[in-house]
Amino acid sequence: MKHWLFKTEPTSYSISDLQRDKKTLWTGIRNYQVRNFLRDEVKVGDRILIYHSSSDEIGVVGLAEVIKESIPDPTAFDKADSHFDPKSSKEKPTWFCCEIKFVKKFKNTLLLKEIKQHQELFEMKLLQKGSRLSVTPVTKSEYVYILKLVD
DNA sequence: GCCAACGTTGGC
DNA sequence: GCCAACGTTGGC
Repeated sequence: MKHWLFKTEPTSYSISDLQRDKKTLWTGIRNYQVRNFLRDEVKVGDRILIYHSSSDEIGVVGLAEVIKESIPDPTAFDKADSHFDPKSSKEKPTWFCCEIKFVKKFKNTLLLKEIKQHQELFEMKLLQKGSRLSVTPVTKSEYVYILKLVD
């Protein structure tokens, strides 16, 4: 089982939206590195830290779990969708997504500025200079440590 | 709103 | 294949 951090802007889709929906397709990824993660490495049962970016409270807000892996991203085939990509076909899809289910919303957001204060988390991909990927792998020890912090 | 750090595009 | 111009991300 792997662990991941998924970024989202809460104004477009928040942990509360996921809690309400119970599950959702994580679509709209248009970055090749992240595409490769979603196509090849994100597996059913993997645990996900949900992260709110560009908001009042920047940080990890809750947990989710992968329930379907490596799905061709349907928004790439939808002309009406802002993520439509004419180069992606159903026979040979360019973009992939996964389905995730809500697991937990933390009582308090683990703020980015708090994450930065823990030496155990210094190596997180999230904190690497220039790292802008909206899906990043998280090590098991980082994951366990974060869960301990939000207890 | 600013801007650093990328990623993508397209002319050559 | 190079690289300038442009677009995007995301913290501050």
